[in-house]
Amino acid sequence: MSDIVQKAELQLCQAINAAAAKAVQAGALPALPVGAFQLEVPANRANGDLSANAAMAWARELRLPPRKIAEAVQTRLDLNSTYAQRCEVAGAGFLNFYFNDAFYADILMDVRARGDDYGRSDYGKGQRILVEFVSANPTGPMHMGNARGGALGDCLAALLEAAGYAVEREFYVNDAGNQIEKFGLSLEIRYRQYFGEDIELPAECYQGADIAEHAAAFADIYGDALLRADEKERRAALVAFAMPKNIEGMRGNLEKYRIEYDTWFRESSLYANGEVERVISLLRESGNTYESEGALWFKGTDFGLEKDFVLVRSNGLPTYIVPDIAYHYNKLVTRNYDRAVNILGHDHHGYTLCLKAVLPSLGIDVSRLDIVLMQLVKFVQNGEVVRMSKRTGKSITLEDLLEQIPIDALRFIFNLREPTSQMEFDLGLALEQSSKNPVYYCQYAHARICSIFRRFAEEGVAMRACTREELARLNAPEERELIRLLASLTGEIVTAAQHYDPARITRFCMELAGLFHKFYNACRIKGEAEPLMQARLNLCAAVRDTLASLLRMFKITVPEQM
RNA sequence: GCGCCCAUAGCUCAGGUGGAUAGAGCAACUGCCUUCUAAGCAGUGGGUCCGGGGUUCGAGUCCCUGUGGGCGUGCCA
Repeated sequence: MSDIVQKAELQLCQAINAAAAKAVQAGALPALPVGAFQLEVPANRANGDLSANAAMAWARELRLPPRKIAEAVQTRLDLNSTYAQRCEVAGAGFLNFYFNDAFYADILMDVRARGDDYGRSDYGKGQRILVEFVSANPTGPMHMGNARGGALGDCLAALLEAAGYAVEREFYVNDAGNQIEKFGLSLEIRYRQYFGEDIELPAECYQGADIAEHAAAFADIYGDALLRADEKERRAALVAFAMPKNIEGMRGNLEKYRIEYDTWFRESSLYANGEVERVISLLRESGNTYESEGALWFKGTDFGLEKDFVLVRSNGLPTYIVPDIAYHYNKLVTRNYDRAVNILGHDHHGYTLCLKAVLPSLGIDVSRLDIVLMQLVKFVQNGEVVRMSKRTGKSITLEDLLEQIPIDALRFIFNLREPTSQMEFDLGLALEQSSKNPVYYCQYAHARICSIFRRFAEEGVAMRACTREELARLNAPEERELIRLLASLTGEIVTAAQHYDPARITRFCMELAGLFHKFYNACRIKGEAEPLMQARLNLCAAVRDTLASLLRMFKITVPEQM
């Protein structure tokens, strides 16, 4: 919470409790109430700036009508050392408080004093969080379905940092297991086809053109020597050739998307360092596994799952979930992050239940793993749903998307809705009507403010610091609303972090820009008396800097001119 | 069949641990630029919060139930 807002709420709670105590002494209340109550911002401004439901909360306990309790408290309130100028009893028994001038002035001074730091807090107390996102398979180019996860994961990481966590970003590279076998097989067949062999590419193989391109590139460099090599060796050589190119390609695309990872974690390293074997033996030791039909099963039903599931197949190979278990063991035990946050498509929810069911058997507290199940995006163009199929290779790649649509717009739009809500992305709209994009609305507000300062600079007028009394002159409704919104930022960042929901911040930006535009149309700056003009310039600077720091936090550009 | 998520204005969506007259953006219509950026602002119209029960001072929000969508439910990942 912002220091000022927090202080204001604390003061009012104390004032209410003190008034209640006085009411008891005076015999207006039968006993000192102990029930908890809340202070909240009313939906309707006519009901004050902060509203307390104490009287309703105490009604049952005191066996009195809420309204009567409210009046007993209200008449005994001492607001002298608070940020409230008055309190009214309204509705069913709400105590509605109205902020005084000092509140508005102090908020603005706080915003100006803290600059880019405003809104940030130490709520997370430096806890170490590992945010894993995208983690696309290195068997081909990323498709546009990865776009939401990228924007969400990166902005969520930034949000958690702003809320005081020590965050690292990680990409999990699935460079082992079955899909790599399939990748090798696909490359091999394309390679043999390249030299004229008449063989079909099986349906279960990767059908994309990129596979054939890799095979051809390999052949152009190394020739047909591999045709005579052992099958296993041939596939390994092709994978060793193609996969690093794919990984570099992903890294490059993600950089264009302004995403940089602290770590690219290899699945293969879990086999190499023995952690895959280690978790299997730990799970055996836990007593929560059994053998059946030659396979090793985990007793999922003992942990609330519908059915048991296989850990090690009868052919001796672990299923996909085992390296993932090892990976989370690595995150939470080996590397000992306080918390792991994964962004996954909602179609993985069955898998996440399995993963969470297993962790306690490794001595890991499940609450340390949070999985954000993001709904998949439905891409629409010309009124038709654009299908994404990696197998047929006909999907739009992430690279195409990044080239067609401005990065600012992508990063903003994908964070406009909460992760769990299904969203529709109209490609045509994003392309043709990009000027109507909400991100421009925010950027425009910033550019507008910069323009104001440029004009003043041309006339030799510079902004100066204002006194509390001068800032208190900002009492137009539009000004007060703007300042109240600024006041709520710190709390909003904490709430957004708690919900893993960066959309709260993009919407905050929209609201801040909107309130600024309203202020701009309602209030003049130039031509006003010097103190008021300066106070308004301070307000403009506060909005400008807050908008800029939030957009920068999400790695969205902040133009000074549009 | 079973499990998870969802249903709010014509469209896309907000509505922290239950609070006062349910909001915003698009779209439609009407106004506002000789004065700080009109990528803006002001205003108008627009609702059975999917249906039905229940919990209580009070339900879009919580519980049950029905309907309609999305997804999952492989010794695939």
